[in-house]
Amino acid sequence: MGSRMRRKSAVTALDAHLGYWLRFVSNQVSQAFSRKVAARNVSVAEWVILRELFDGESVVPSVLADRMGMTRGGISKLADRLVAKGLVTRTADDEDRRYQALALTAQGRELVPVLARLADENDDEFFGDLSAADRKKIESVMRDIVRRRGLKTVPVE
Amino acid sequence: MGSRMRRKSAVTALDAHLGYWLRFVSNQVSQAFSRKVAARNVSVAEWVILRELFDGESVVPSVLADRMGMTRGGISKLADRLVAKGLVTRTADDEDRRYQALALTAQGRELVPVLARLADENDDEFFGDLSAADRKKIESVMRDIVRRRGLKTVPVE
DNA sequence: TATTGTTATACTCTATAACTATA
DNA sequence: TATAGTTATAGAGTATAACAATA
Repeated sequence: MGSRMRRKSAVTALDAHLGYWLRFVSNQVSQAFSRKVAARNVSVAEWVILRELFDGESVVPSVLADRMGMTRGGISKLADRLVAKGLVTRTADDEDRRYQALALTAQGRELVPVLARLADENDDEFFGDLSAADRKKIESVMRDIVRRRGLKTVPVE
Repeated sequence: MGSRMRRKSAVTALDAHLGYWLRFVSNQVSQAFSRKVAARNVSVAEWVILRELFDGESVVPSVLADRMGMTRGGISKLADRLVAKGLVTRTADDEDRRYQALALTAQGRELVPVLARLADENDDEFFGDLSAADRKKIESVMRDIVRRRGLKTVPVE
């Protein structure tokens, strides 16, 4: 933790921090992606939920909140919007009616591959020119940081 | 029912995108930093303005907007808050009174090194364990992406 | 007319906490 | 009492556009 040597100047430049560069690039990536999915009337966080629901039959909000690093309140609002758009359904569990499982509608299921392609295109726009080794290196470093710190928050792609 | 068929090859996993990992880590870094500076009653965007003002005598809002990739309206709101906190002053240019130069107050100037220290600590928490080579590699890749795409800010320095 | 900065509006995301329905 | 989910409120950040003052 403290093994990193630090310069003696009292006020480090903004761009001397790796966090500055990550935020800079990742904000651009997210905003570009946001503009793409907006054409389908979906927000980035909504996309993440849709994608999570695509793999399993259904997912319970509290599990989704854990997985996405959001609060249950946040998931609840997102779910409201997705239900209103006809992309997601809520179904109370028969054995314990506190659990309101979320699942994709047919319309939602059809939309996911379309959005997934936009995600692919967006990532390619920013990182397509990197060498495979560079991409792998960066992903590996990020995974390590996540693992080491036990992070579990938001991927807003 | 035929539409139930999953074409998994068409739908990339969320975590297969580099943008996902950058966002994931960079959100954590920003949120951690946000909690640190909140103790000084400053937001992250406010910190960036304060740091930008620290180097020069004064900076005009439109230049700041360009440099930070924000709109003039956004800068205006931030400037309001900083002025209200006694950290920044507005001064109309004598030769062209449309220009309302922003500058640090004495209090603002004293605060910057304190915040800079928090920024150093935060970056160190997340990236301090990386090898110098890895840090350099990642910074270099990010700079290239910014340069290649002509993204907004002027990486100072 | 063009530019600088301000103001108004709206939406997304985050955070906290009070509230309900169920167990 | 504990848990799952909802609702309310607040704030930051972003985006667009109308607007006033100045040039």
